[in-house]
Amino acid sequence: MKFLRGLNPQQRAAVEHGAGPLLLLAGAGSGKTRVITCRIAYLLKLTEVPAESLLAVTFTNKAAREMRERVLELAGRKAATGVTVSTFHSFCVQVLKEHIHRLGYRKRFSIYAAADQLRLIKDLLERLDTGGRRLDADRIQWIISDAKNRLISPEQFTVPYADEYQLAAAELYPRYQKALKGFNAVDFDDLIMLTDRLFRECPDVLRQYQQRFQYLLVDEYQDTNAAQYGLLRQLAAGHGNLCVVGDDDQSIYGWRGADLGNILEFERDFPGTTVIRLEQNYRSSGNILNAANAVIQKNQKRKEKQLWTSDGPGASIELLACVDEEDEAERIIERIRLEQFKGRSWRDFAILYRTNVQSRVFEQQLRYNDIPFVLVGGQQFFDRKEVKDAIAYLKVLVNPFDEINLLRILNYPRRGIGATSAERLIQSASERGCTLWEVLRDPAVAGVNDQARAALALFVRLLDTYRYRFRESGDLTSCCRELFVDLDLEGEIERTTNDLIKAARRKEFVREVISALEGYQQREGRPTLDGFLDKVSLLDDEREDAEKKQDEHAVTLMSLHSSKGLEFPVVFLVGVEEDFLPHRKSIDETFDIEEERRLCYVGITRAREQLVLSHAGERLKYGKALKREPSRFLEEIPPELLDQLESESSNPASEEQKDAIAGDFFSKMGSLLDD
DNA sequence: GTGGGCACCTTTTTT
DNA sequence: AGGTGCCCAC
Repeated sequence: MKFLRGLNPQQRAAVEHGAGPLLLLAGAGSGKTRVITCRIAYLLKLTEVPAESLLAVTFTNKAAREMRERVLELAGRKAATGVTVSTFHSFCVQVLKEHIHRLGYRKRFSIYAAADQLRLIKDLLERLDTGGRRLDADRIQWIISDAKNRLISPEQFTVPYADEYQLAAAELYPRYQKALKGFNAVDFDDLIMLTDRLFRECPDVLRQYQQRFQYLLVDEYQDTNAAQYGLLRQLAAGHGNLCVVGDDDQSIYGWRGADLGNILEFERDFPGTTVIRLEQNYRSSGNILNAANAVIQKNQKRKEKQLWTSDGPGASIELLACVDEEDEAERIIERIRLEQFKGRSWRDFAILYRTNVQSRVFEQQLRYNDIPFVLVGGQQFFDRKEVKDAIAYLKVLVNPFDEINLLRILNYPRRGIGATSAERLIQSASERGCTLWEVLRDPAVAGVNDQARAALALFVRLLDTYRYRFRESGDLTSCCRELFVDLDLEGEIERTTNDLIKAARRKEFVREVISALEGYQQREGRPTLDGFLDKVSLLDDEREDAEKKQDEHAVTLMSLHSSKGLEFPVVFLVGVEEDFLPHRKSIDETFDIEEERRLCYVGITRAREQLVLSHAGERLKYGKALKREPSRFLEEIPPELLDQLESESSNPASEEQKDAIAGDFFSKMGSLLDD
């Protein structure tokens, strides 16, 4: 078989491992994706395993998409089409879509992302007596999410320590969960927790999935949390054909409940586990690998691994000491231009950063220089107000019980149903013990004024009309376009945006919702509005232009977290400074320096041929310039691997540098004078 | 019910 | 710096 060629003995053993639990400890760049995909191809081609019985689970959509593509490539479209490659969340959506009524929900539920959750928690918080204290809804949300990730139900939730937030969360969690159910909505963490519960409570459903999926594969196993673990354990119970792949050195989701214990105790949980270690690195040149090793070795809590490469040392690692973020962006883009001129393609470059805000300067500079780029992750598109408003209409059309989104569109665009009327309607619903939607259909009793009543009648009729149209017409996109025209969304944007350029951009975002739907409709065999919304909610970004850009060869911009699992010939790891990497957490009681170091390690090991690290001496924060220190991790890299490029050595006579030096001088003077 | 003005707070990472 | 939320005047 051609796909077995060129595998090293460990890889080959992993690929050819038959039934039974398998733990694959795969170092960075050890070809683990290749092993997983080969293994799937092997199972399909050389054993009797039918494609339909294979389930591969990843964490990100991007990883899932790439794995799917590679499996199709290796095993061929015909053999591999039936294989399920999915993220935890989208897998759970599929399961819940089918069976959620067993848990007392209706079909066609809404999925609440962070913003919707937060809105709901804020509403509930307002009704909670906090003794005059103003509590931060974000923190409550976080506590609830954390509980769900650990499979703690509202009934089981106990206050671990008497903290006002813990107490408030204990109060709100049950209410929150009840409200969600009333709205026929689930949040992100519910997707996993409810699926786990479904399996627990409905053995017949579980059995159905156990029988269907005879072979399970999990990528990035070190990042699974208790809920995901519970799910897997149930699915694999019986046949035990569970292959997990992970690397403790790349565990970077501790803050999200990821439990390293899952990987460390796998052998105990699944007796008879075969353990295979992949330690040969095929990705990075020697210098890069040595730097990565040197850094990660400083961690105490890790399984010792000896990554090695048969490659030469390669280029040295460059370290750019920059003046500020502008300088950093300029110099890196200059560097990219040069390399591209020398024959690299735009898509060979990745700019990686710790926090998403850091992308902005790079975006601006890249745009200014007409360099194509893709911004991966972040949620800027679906987080935009205009987009959320437009999507809210679609969500309500699918699920009218979705109160959060119903309230969102009730007076958007302005139709004279203000806060007072909305409050009365909610009041009326709770008095009558029915849903808001039912009250809207009969507003006479709600005691709203005539103007609002007339507007409501029109609003309800509009929704009814379009619900019918979306259902009857085969063309979702035209329906959507007509809906937005009827609503005059663009007119509303024009009326409420003073800045013409901003208005144009906002209108463009609304149009992009339509093109997203269009793209979905063209791709999908049987497109439905709720299918589209699922994709949107899971951030399964189907936007065409993003994909086009990738085909077009674009520079990639993304956070370190999103970069995990990927590789690029040239990596720029930017903002390698104290307070960024390691990041200074707002409340640093749980400051986990080792996780930060792993993050740094992940960044370094993304690079194949060239790694450029950069830091700035000064950075704008909240509109003020702030002094910055190089990261402690930089000192952990052996200096002989580094090529330090201070201002003078990169391009001696440039005007910029004089400015930079002068800028540095003045800022130093400034800080002296401040004192 | 709407809109302007002002104080405030922000920044971790993701599905 | 920029967005959010609150207060007050229309």
